[in-house]
Amino acid sequence: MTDSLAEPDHANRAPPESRAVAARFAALSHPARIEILKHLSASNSCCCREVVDHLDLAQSTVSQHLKILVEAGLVRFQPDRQRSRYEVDRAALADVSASLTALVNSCCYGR
Amino acid sequence: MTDSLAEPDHANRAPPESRAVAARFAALSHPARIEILKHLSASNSCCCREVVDHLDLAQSTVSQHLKILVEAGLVRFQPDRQRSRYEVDRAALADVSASLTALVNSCCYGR
DNA sequence: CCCGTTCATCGTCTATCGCCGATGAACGAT
DNA sequence: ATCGTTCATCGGCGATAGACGATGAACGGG
Repeated sequence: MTDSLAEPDHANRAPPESRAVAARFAALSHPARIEILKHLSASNSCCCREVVDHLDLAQSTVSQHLKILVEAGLVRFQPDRQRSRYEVDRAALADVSASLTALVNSCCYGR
Repeated sequence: MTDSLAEPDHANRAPPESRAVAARFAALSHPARIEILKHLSASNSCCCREVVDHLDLAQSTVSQHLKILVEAGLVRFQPDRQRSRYEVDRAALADVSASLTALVNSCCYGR
């Protein structure tokens, strides 16, 4: 059941590429997740609890946001004893950035 | 009532900057809107009807997506007789791209 | 003057999001 | 063995997104 980021049925009419791009932007479309990414990149510890202290959201809520980021492929997850280590997947993030740059370029140069 | 892209109350706890970034990504987080942007950039006419023919969505649905893009500042709108002309705001799109690049850089270089 | 076309908006419906508290598993320490 | 901490998951709730059809305004052409 990897349906947390599943797309609505209506979206199936769009080309797969557009769906994939949109899905990654969706992961970035919430302020809390932007904050989480910034915090993860600035910190070394990266456990769930630390993020909870930083944002004031319930632990369960933060856990869900982290799950969304992991399933979008933007954050890597590794269980570490009773903690959970989360870290930014820089390559994946750069990849999203490249997708957007490509879109901008197609808009500017016609292809 | 410019509440089409209004943010939920819960999001008010995040810094304004993160909220602004997230809002623009939200406009890009739907496959149909990605398709619309690509189509607008490849075409000259850019009226609503043309987009309706390209995607198979109802005219009212397309109109809403266009409105969202306009309110996000990514597309410019100009009424032209009984038609509506829409065109990509390349500068705004480049700006979003720059925001994402900045985020990626902060993740890679620590600030 | 009447039609056909284009478009924005409204009302409605369903599905999903985002929040929370509660719960139980896993682990470390006492 | 027991307690405290960390975490993921579940269930529920309210709000929003996204789809549609219907409607009416604006315009052009016959």
